[in-house]
Amino acid sequence: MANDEAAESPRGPRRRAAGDAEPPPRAARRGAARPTMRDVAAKAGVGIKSVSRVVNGEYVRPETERVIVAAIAELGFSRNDSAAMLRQGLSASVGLVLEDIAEPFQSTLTRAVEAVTLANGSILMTASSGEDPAREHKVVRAFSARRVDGLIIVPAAHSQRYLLPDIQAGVATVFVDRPAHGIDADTILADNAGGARDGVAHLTGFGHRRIGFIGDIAEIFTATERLRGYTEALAGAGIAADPALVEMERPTDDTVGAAVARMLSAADPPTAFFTGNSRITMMFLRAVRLRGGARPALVAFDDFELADMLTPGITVVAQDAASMGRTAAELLFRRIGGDDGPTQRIHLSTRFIPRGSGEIPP
Amino acid sequence: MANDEAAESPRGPRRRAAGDAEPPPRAARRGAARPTMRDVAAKAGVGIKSVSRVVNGEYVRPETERVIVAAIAELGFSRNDSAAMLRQGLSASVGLVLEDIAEPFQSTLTRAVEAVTLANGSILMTASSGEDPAREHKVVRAFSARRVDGLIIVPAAHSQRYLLPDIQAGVATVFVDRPAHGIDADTILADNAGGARDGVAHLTGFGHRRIGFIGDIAEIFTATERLRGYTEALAGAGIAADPALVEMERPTDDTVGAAVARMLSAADPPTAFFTGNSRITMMFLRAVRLRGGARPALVAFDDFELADMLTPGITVVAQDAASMGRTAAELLFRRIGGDDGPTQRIHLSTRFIPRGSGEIPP
DNA sequence: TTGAAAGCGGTACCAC
DNA sequence: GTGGTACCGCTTTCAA
Repeated sequence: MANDEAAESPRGPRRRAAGDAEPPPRAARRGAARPTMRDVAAKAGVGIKSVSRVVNGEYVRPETERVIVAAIAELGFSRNDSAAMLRQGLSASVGLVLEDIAEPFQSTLTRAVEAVTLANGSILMTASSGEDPAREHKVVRAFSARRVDGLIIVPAAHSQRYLLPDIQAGVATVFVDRPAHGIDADTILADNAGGARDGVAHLTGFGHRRIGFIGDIAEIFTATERLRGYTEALAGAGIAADPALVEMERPTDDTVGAAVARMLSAADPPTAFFTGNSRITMMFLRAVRLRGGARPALVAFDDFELADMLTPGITVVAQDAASMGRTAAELLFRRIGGDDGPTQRIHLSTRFIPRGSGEIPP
Repeated sequence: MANDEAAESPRGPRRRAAGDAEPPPRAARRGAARPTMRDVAAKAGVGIKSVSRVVNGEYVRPETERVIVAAIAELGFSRNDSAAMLRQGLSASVGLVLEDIAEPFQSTLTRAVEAVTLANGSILMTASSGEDPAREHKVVRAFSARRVDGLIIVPAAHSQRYLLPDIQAGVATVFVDRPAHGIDADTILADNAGGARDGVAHLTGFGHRRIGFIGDIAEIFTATERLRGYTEALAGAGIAADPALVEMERPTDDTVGAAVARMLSAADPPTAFFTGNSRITMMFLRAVRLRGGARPALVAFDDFELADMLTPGITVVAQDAASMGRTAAELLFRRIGGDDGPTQRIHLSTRFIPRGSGEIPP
């Protein structure tokens, strides 16, 4: 009965009670402060818990419900989920840390993760590390401080030990594309070595004996794995590896161009190339074009749009970014759901797609 | 003094006090419940507020600080930001709603938004609507319920009126790439009509009089605007528009292929084409390639990787996704910071890049 | 069925 | 300098 009158907010002035002078740095636009369950309860003349019940679809007397629903509509109330989750001790959100979300492989992976996340009723937070360990650490800390239920990470090349406390505290964590360093955790990887081996074997099968390899820096797991596949394929064909045919630098148009020029103008030039990822492939194509002359055979790791439209089409070892993202996210939610089975390391196979560039004879 | 002993958590059993039987659907892995400031305060034998001070870098006596820092380290405490933000009435997070994050234009835009967001100390949440209004509405509601400080939206084609309550409640909102329907809000757009006009004028300048236009469905703002530019350019060159040369369907390889075939096999076939976005351009290129024969001239809206590597290179009207994202995010944070100036509609100019395909004579 | 009160994990205000 | 206490907005417990 105490609530029959005083339909307006029963509380005293909220927010900024004192020193109302200058606008605060943030939250200045905050128009009429958002109505809360208390406001709704007051307006409806019921207890706050009944409002909560209605909002959560629990049972209340139909009549009471009517009044509350009306008050909710009138006030334009919408529950503050963050408050609810705080009380419940969960966040219904997961964080995704990539190296660069604008990179086709990773944005495709993101879409898949996003789909699974939303399907599980969670929200996805994303951040790019730019291959910078400090930045990775920083964004992971930010996610962790928000108490995300889980993390999916494309780790930069260094230790992920800083994650131990979080993992121990129950934050599900899955690594994608590259394994974590220094900790044991679920990991989804492409079959980098196998894919590269197949690709290079394809070239040796066509009779190539001198094959240039252009990869990324050795610190990057995938780069090293793909180099391993290359080396194994050569060994399998009884070809001695020649260090002069291997380039493992941070790729730029300049470094790739220089490497290509160096190899091709050597005494015993390669008749074919294997490029370590799509970014490198782009640079390689530009370099070869600029150079002119006959184009060497090429097999590239990573498929890319228009690979089939070039002349010749580019033969690739394709990895399935979407299924990598999906697999990672599904495993993550299984963990979040309570699956505490042994750590998994899942390898996704690659797909070899001949399109012409890899079928050029020596 | 009351706190000297009882160094362990002073509270009784937390969480799941009753019915401890089956694991809850979520939060099951939650190992040792995360330590709180209370735990730290207890262990350090100080008041909770002092812990808060240390965590927030405020001044406390060096000696006290030492003890607290030690306790924090020992317990592995990390502040629950969500709780802090709840109290402070803000969330330091913004939501980004796209149509498809895997699309190059949008993933590049995302990277820019992400960079600005992180620079402003906020977290970015992302979700794709898949061009589905219901889905868009749903994810926006989810973001809004989390009390994001702001929203950046690539709106699907329908009304965004549902956002009015949120905007009025102070959620900063910026639309990108397409304007919102039914509400007045900040909007960042490319100069779609102008860019298309320039592109088509380039073709008429080379003497083309029959130019095919392949766009997306008319419901999509950018599609209609680009068609407008096409029409204006024709008018400017004194060329009568021919409806038979305009295709505005939901693009698939089939529809685009059919349109191209239809136009090219007509009595008076086009000698040039203008394609409305990069996805369509890909389909167009595939269609023309399949068809064989001489390739008509082409100017495409949207730049794309390898456009310069095709033969001939593809002449494009490029829009700057990164600067669109940056501009949108910067405006958003200005709004969040309190800027309540009049609604802005910013047009970003496009850049015309001739590469060969647009310079083929009729 | 309903609601008062005690939390969730922090921060703000204000005495001590 | 430090700590008590009210409070952010919601859920949970439990008595009425």
